[in-house]
Amino acid sequence: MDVRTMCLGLLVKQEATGYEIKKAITNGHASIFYDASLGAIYPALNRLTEDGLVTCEELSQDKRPDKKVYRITTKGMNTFEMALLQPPTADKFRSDFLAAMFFCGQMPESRLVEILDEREEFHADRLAALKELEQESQSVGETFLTRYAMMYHASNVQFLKENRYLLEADQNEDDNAEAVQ
Amino acid sequence: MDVRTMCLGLLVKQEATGYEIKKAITNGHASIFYDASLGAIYPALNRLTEDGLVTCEELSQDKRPDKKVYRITTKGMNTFEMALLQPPTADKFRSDFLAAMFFCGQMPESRLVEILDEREEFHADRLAALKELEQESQSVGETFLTRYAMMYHASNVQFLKENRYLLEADQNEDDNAEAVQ
DNA sequence: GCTTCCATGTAATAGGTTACATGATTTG
DNA sequence: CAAATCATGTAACCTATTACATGGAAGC
Repeated sequence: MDVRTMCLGLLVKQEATGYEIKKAITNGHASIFYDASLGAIYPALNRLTEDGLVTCEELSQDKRPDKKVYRITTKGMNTFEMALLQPPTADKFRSDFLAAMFFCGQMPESRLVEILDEREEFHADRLAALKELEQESQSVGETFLTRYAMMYHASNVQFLKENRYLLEADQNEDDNAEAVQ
Repeated sequence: MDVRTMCLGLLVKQEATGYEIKKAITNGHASIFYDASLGAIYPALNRLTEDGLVTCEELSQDKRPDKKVYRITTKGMNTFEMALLQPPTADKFRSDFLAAMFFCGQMPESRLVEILDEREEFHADRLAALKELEQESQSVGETFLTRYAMMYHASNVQFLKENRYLLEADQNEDDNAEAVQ
């Protein structure tokens, strides 16, 4: 899903400015499966306006910069619904942490322990934050996403507690001859 | 982690051709947290050769196209170890599936059920495939990654079984007024 | 007084994918 | 006989990030 489609989806729920869309993506429930910068969002909204999928109203405010409120059009609604009917593409997941664990033989054990500690703490912190926000969900989609995120962080914490010994224990044991092919 | 660093890391373990590196990434344990196309790998290897981080030996084969075997240099080893000492960047996760669940209000229920069924099947299939490959791991890193992947798919299957009712049940109940901000 | 929030936009850059180009050999 | 495997490489394209550009107001 590209930025344009994401913006369209959020505008189905409520009109918003580019700045608000950025906040909704980064701080909201969508942050689990998506992120985008303002440098991507603003051009996307201009493009959507050109294509007639959204309308744009410029508003002057006092003591605040001018802003542009975007609203989805009927054409935009149809386009978004069409997009949702397409088969979802495969997830894309990139993790430097898992890469580091994969290549742990090339890392000093002290560094390894440090990374594992930080990772455990990271997931635990996220889980705690989500528990407080759990009640705030206002749609089934949001509830589902919040629970998914909680499950994700919880299972990561548990996995690390149960399996980090694998990497920490016999670190310098053996590195020879893993087949690349 | 970019393609160059990934290639370097795999070459630490064993010499390989570009084609073999592609297979190692796509079919191997790294596929969980990384992917790259040949169109990215070949230029990356040329660049690594230019920079003296790997050496390249051209070999003619009969009944097979010529190939280039890459081996990591001391400079390459050092560079890779330096890279691993950098703090790992945050994971990047993109999921059209989760996006579709987030926007489930804009989808017909029949389509929703279809997507959920496919997703459950996908994770179950992956889990089954991993169980067969579990014994093949030849390093602690590979074992850790295999177990991580199994945990990931297993917890997804369980989550879907336990929580899909949220989306399927009161689908048309209420869509109003979720705050974007 | 410094940082963050509000608010938009452009340009340079990075980092990739997909398609094109080529072609023998093996497997189903 | 068609498809997949082996094997490399380039060019066009896409999509997004980061940095730059601007500037007042509110919070700490």
